[in-house]
Amino acid sequence: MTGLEKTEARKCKILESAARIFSEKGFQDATISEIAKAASVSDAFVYEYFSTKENLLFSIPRKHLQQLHENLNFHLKLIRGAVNKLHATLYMQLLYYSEHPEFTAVLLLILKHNRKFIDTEAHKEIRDYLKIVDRCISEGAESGEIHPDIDPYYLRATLIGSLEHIVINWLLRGKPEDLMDAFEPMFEICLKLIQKKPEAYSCPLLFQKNVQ
Amino acid sequence: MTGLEKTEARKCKILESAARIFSEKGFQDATISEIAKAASVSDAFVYEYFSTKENLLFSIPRKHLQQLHENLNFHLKLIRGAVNKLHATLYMQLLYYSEHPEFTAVLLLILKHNRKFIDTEAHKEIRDYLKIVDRCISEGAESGEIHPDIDPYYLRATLIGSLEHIVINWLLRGKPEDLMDAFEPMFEICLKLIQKKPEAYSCPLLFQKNVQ
Amino acid sequence: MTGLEKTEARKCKILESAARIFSEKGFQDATISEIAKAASVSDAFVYEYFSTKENLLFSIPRKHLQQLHENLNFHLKLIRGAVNKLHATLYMQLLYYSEHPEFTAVLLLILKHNRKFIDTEAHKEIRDYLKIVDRCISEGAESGEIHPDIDPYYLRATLIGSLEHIVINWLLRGKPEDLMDAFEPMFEICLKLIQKKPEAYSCPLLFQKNVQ
Amino acid sequence: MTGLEKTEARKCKILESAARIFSEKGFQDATISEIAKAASVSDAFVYEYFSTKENLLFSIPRKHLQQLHENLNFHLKLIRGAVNKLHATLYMQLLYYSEHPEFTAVLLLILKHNRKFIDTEAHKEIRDYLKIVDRCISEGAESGEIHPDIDPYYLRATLIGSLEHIVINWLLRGKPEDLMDAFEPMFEICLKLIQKKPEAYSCPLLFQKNVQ
DNA sequence: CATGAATGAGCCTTCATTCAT
DNA sequence: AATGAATGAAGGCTCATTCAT
Repeated sequence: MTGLEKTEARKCKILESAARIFSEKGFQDATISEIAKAASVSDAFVYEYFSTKENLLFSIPRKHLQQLHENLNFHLKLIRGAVNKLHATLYMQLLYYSEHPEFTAVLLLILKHNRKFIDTEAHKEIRDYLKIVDRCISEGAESGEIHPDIDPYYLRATLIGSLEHIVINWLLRGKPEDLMDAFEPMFEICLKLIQKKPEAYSCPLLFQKNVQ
Repeated sequence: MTGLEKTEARKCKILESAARIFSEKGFQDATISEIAKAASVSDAFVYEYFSTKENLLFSIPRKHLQQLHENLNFHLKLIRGAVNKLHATLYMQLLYYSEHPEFTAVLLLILKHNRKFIDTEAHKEIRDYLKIVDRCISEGAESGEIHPDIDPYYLRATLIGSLEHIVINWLLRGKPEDLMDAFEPMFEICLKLIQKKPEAYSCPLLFQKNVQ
Repeated sequence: MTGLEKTEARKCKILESAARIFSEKGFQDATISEIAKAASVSDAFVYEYFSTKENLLFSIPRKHLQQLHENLNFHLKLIRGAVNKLHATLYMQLLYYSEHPEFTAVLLLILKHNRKFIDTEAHKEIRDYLKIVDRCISEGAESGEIHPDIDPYYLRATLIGSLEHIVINWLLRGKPEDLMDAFEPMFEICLKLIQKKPEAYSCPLLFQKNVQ
Repeated sequence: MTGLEKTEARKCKILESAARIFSEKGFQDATISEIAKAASVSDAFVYEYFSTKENLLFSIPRKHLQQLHENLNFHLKLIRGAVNKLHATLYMQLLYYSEHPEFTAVLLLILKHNRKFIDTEAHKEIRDYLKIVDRCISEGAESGEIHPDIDPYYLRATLIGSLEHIVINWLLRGKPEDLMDAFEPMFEICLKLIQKKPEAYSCPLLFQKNVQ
């Protein structure tokens, strides 16, 4: 491992430790010392990469958002149909959340309600990510898969809002035990929003169980 | 004004000041001194009623939830039809939020994501409040207004999740300027979830624009 | 002792402890903890009266300058003759320094060379104090006691500069052991500056511009 | 440029950067990193030549004092008369200060009031430098140019004290804009101290304007 | 010779909380 | 009942300094 790689690995470890400890204790109750110790570095070393404690917090999402973004861009190319794309998008998002509960807790329990975070570069990346959902919706509206009367802004709000609501319940109350169990019933409800008419499905949804 | 009333008024004033200041600065950045000064009482007096700063925070929702609860109980008796009741419930909730933005910010930006708050009596009141929604849903399912295939738990998650998502956007980003503008488009989407079939409406929705 | 008096006494004690410790260790090497301990108060109590460590430092001179100022104003009324007043002024200043070596060290070793201190209210008081010297000089020039050709600004600079030079030597090198021993020889030299002694001039000074 | 010369040049550059930054920010607020960066060397390299930050500070005067010393020794040989020598000495000192304001600020605002500096080799060089003034004074006393009643120690204190007082005012308050403007009025005052009798001048002052 | 990387040590400052009055 | 006074406890952050390479 070269010096650069080692350095990068340590930076990454700090971010992981920070995510874990922030997710457990919240921002204020977590201490830099604790995070540094968990990452096996000195307190001062944390400040080599992150100018302040808050900056450390705000730096947690970047890598995750990039990864999620890349995954999505890759898979969406393979999928045809707006609803299918929407399905895949939400599925991957939920899957990513379920596989990274600490990042998810930081994102949904701490960052999303932080007034300063909104003005951050990291928040811009979140908004960019949401544009993927927007594109699916507008594509669906154009193709006729999604009923054109539905206001796309509020449709997105409903999709994201309900998904996050479920994830937050999972984080805080442990229900459902396996987050992915929530996907199907949730998306089924979303489908009712989207579907123009039941008989209109030109291509069956992947997750539909009984299509005839 | 009796001594008791005066005392009660001061307690109330502390809670209002706390709500305002917590909503502006967040829990950690707000100080007891600041809240006490805003309520025109001494720091020490705050501790007469609230054992800790956190207890003060957790005490904010009670009065609001009771009021909202009472309002709802009163109005729901006058309304017939599960969907109408649901409509009224969500409308009143949104109205209450829009009229009490400071309480709303405390509730949705601070309390709802606080792990300790969940074990609180105040949180139980929130869950009780949600039972009203649940009852509407089950009533609708039984009466046939709501499609029986819809999972009631996820339906509620979608309704509450999307509503709160919109409210949080309003709090953090000021969109829409008037929160109530969001109600109709949001509920219209919810209706699509609920409606069994358009022709099935035995009794028309109060707010449906084009009923034939 | 009333509460107010006790409070004032503690504030005073903090200032004395600060003067002592700052004078021994310098500003940066002194710690608030040390000063608080020396004054038998908690660290936090120091901040009740002094917003920052620097503010504490800058607050040290006030009381001393007021006292010196009052003393001077009182005595100068009793004294006639500009040179006598000048003598008294410098004598009292030196005496005050010799009796308050810790304040003197703070003033002459720390504050006088601090760029921020110059913009302070306390520094204004120092300048006010110097005006007393200026008034003596101008009075002497008018009355004829002081040779009118002498530039008053540079005369003051010489008087104050030499006095402070001696005091600093006393502070840093302990010479002379008793600071007041320095007064007479120093003032004798100053007298040579001041004295017109018209009759003594057997021949005019080279630099005198207008003789006779 | 040989390796040695290059090394020496870098050392010199560090000292210059240190003088500049110490003079601007004071000792404590300046950082080694900042100085190293200004000198285009690494932090660690500073420690090749200067064992500690304080040692770096104390190393600043050496070169300057040597240069001033050499200049003086060279010129004083050419000058006859104790008062003329004194004049030249003070003039050159002030000139050097005016041409090296950063060094001057370090010397007069930081070092001269530092208790540790007194025990330094560098401080010894300052005292050696002052011996030149002492020699001028004793020469003047012997030759009769300076009144023998004047205490030489306090005469020197007055000369140096007033000169430094003026320089410090120039550094801190920018008055006078051109430091050398202060020389003539200041020295004129000093002459009044020194002159035994006008007719005693065996040799005329260099800068006498109108001698007859 | 030169330095990038790493850190130990320590201080100012803040406040929630207490308690004598 | 009400509070002014007082503080214990804690944490973010900074750098001078070191050392492996």
